Amino acid sequence: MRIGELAARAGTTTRTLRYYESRGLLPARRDGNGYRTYDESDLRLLRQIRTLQDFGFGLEETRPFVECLRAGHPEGDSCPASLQVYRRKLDELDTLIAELGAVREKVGRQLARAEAARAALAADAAVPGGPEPECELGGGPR
Amino acid sequence: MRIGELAARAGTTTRTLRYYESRGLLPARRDGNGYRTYDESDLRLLRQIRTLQDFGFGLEETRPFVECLRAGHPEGDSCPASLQVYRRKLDELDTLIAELGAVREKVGRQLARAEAARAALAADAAVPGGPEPECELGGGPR
DNA sequence: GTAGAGCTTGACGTGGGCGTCAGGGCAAGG
DNA sequence: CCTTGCCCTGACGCCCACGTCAAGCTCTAC
Repeated sequence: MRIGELAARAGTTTRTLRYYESRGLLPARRDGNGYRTYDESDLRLLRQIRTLQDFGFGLEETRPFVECLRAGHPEGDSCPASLQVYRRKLDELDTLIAELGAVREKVGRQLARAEAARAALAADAAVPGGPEPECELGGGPR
Repeated sequence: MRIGELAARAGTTTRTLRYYESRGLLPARRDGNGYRTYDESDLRLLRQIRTLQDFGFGLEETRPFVECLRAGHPEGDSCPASLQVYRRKLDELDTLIAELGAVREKVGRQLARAEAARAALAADAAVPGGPEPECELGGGPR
């Protein structure tokens, strides 16, 4: 099969396949015209790459899986190097999720605080004069 | 104060300040030499920007906060536009954290499955022949 | 006068994973 | 012959927040 068909069957683009080849990740045979030629095993490799990419793995991180498959193993993660990548990625994810959770809490508290402050201001304003819009970004207290 | 001092006091670089100015986020007055001149209020604006950047806000997302401060409000988040940015960011964070959590689970299950498969293979290998290392990435079952 | 520190603008580099031309070749159908 | 549709390589664009280098000016200290 040629590049367009492989791309379609994997739900990606020809540009992506050429890119992978340029990175040495998915080399292709060539036929007489110079057209790239692929077979079913290439489709497997490609699917492996795409799955990991969807998980947020970097291209280089998919390499052990691809090499593992090419070495004849039943799954891309049948090799120790792949397992190591899994573990590293889990650590990264845990760290990242924890960081994002911390940020989320901080932003949430900021929002709550700011809303409380606005409510207090509105209450203040309701007593002396009357309700008055504020902070219109262009016509403030001037 | 000049650009170097402001950068140092905010823990950033002169390049960053010039970049913010180029984006219209932190304009500077100029003295006779053409040197940029800043005052304490600029430091406040800058700290506001940096804090939000550390939270993962994009530069454009910090703009409402900066304009709010410049409008004379006590805090960068005293204005509705800032609160909207907070809320949007909370949504984004929740979505992202949920996605990462899902990925984390999937990767975790993949790792567990792959480790189990390896253990099963090792047990199989122990019965017929003897323990045998495998998948050395170069000298497989060939 | 001269060295050094700090300032100026302009412009290119970075990283990742491609998208998107530009310019051309090959094969089949009408 | 011409169109259509696929393929090729090469190269620039994108996003974002800057880093880094180049070439030159200003001010201070010695």
